[in-house]
Amino acid sequence: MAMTLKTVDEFYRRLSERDPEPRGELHFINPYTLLVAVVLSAQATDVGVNKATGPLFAAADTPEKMVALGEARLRDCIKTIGLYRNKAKNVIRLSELLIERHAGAVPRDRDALVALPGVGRKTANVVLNIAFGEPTIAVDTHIFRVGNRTGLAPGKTVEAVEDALLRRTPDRWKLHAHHWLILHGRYICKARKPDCPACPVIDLCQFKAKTLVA
DNA sequence: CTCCCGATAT
DNA sequence: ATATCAGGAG
Repeated sequence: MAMTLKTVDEFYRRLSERDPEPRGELHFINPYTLLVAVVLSAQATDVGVNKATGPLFAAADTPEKMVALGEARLRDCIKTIGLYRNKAKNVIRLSELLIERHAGAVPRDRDALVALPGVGRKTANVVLNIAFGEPTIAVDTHIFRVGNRTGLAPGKTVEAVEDALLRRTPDRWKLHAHHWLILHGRYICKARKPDCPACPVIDLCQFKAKTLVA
């Protein structure tokens, strides 16, 4: 059940009031390290990724340096992150391709980004939003849950939720919608134990309505 | 759909 | 013990 568009607007207005300039929590120092950090963050926590990327980016903050570092040493740097074998392989190959195809720069182009190994639509949307200021909404596990649970943007697939979000989010909220939703999902509308008593949009949410009656 | 996978919270 | 974490590829 989708909430009304008027309620959607109020939903964003409340989150924006609490956090006017929301920011992500992955550490990075340029578009390239942002891209790498997001690739590494698949099925892992930001805290865990940051722990590994601190030393890693000190050693390699460009594709050229990453290739020079090599897959074996990269793997050692990210061993504490899940899925580290695939990620190490992808980051090295991705870095080589950035040098070959884009003069070592991160392309401002969704198709070019998605063509890189380890980069899907979600990661491409994050880079386009954060590095280039485009009003994309990257649907990750948190946003998928928040969209469905609250009724803000219901959908059975991440594509459907992204579509619903882009259609239902007023233009004035689009640039920061991604961060408001992910932070809301991470700290309030959590997967296992949602903190409904602390929720600023509880009266707008269909999920709490159900649990109150139940 | 399954596989990749360690750290953390519950 | 197990669900979950800024997913993507085969």
